[in-house]
Amino acid sequence: MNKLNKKVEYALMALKHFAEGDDTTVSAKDIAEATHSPAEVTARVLQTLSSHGILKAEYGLHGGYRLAKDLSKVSVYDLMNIVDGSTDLAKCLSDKECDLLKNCTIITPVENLNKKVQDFYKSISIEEVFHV
Amino acid sequence: MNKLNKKVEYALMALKHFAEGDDTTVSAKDIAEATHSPAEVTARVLQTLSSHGILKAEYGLHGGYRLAKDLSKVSVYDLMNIVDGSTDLAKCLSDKECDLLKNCTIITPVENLNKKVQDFYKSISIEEVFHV
DNA sequence: TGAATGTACGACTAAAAAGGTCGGATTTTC
DNA sequence: GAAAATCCGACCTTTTTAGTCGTACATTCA
Repeated sequence: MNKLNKKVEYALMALKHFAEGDDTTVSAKDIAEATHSPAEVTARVLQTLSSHGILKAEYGLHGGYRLAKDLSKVSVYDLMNIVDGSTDLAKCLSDKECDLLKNCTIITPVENLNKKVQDFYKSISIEEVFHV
Repeated sequence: MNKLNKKVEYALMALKHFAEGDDTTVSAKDIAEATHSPAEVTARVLQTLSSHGILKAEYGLHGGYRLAKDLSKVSVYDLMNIVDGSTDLAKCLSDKECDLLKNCTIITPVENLNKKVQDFYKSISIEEVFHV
């Protein structure tokens, strides 16, 4: 429970690589090698980050990615949602499907806690995570 | 990712039941029925809560559980750790086993984020979750 | 123009975690 | 001693996660 998934970890490693390098384009393959991550998965994560404006993709022979957004403007909440799709504490909060239906006694408390957690994740930027 | 697991949900429902009732002992079976949760799993969760001092177990014919601790003194962090065993964001933080070993580029950032998250969960009491 | 390089996307398989069940032992009260 | 309840370990099923494969498309450059 409560674990980061691999895609988010790969995304963090990739972003760290970009943040620490000079502003040259880096291919998905190079990122995968530098971060010791599976190439295919890394490629997908980078594509997702690119489609959401965190990275900028450049085609062609010497193509690749580069940072497109200031990491102080990207929150942990943003990253999780972009890479993983959801940060909700329970499925019922997004899917509206719950086994308990009307019988659930804790929907309000869970919504309450969920909001607190999301606000918390929104308050932390990726830059802040890197610079301790 | 980032989902509460069922055991924690069952624990929350059980605690809510105790918090809202009068201070009589309630059997695991009754709790399971009241919360529409699987009896066996509920029984285990209650046992765990009992062994950690959140509930008090009473044996015998009319035995069961009752609250043993003020819920304003129990944090979400406590509950997650008691019921689920860990709140760490990554396995490597507790198990010391990591596929990347020395090659991990984000161990420090992850530790950093992990501490923030845990402090956050420590700052929220169960009572606070119930009373919006 | 076509070969090289890289992005983009869907389908599939394997591994891991979560959720739940079964059976039985122990403890206490009546 | 019987009944009611807590306690504990092992097992199975389902779901989620992680990773791979194959293929199509876009762009650059010789």
